[in-house]
Amino acid sequence: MGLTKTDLFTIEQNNLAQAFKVLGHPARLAILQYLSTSKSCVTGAIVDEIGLAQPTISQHLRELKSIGLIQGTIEGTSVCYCIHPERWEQLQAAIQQLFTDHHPNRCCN
Amino acid sequence: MGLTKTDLFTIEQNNLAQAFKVLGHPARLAILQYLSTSKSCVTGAIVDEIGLAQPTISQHLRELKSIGLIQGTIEGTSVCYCIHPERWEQLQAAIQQLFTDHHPNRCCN
DNA sequence: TTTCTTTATCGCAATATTGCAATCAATAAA
DNA sequence: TTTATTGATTGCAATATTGCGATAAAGAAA
Repeated sequence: MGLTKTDLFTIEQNNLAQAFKVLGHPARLAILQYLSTSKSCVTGAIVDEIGLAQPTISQHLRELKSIGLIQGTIEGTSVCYCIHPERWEQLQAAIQQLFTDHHPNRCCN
Repeated sequence: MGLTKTDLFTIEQNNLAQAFKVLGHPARLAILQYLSTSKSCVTGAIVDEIGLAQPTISQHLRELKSIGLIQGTIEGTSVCYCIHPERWEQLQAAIQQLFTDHHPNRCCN
């Protein structure tokens, strides 16, 4: 039905899945990588860098904001976006835990 | 149009985004966590554990297989699924690199 | 053989996502 | 004031995802 049955899962699973979902688009990865390395982070520069239309970039920025991964500060008519350092590290830790929790079993070998 | 413009991005960005996308559903996270900790990994056990219908679980397993994160071995009429250790570690490394590549700038502060 | 068990696939309905043109809101410049 | 400039929002079309009932495929059991 296109509708995820979130009630079957834990808050942690739903939250982490939501973060992964936001990361699961190349444009949003490209935006994050651009913000990671670039000096300038005004929206216009991101639009020029990525090559999608301005409303599309604006929507992707909103989704990155929705999980707290970036923040925007208004500067006159333009908006400066940056990675939110605490959330960035917190998400990194949560993902790392998912991967390190794996203890291989011999069931398939 | 519901269609991602993959040609605007690098192979690496598209591949990593695809992996994130697959991880971006709580049922698939739950399956991975179950496979990480459980001794048994036959499909039926996963269906019982998660609480979604069997065709739905089968589809989620197929998506996890599509990025190589799990493998299935046929055992009579049942199928045993396990995490693919090399791919697991390779994806972990790729994600870790994304996060550690971040060098905070002062643009928004 | 028939029947049961297990899993995959098909086909559908409901919902979500992607992308953009048009427009709006707000500040800056003239 | 008027006019640019910048970015967010709206509304839409095209496509993708989610979930499941029905069914198919294949081996096991009787």
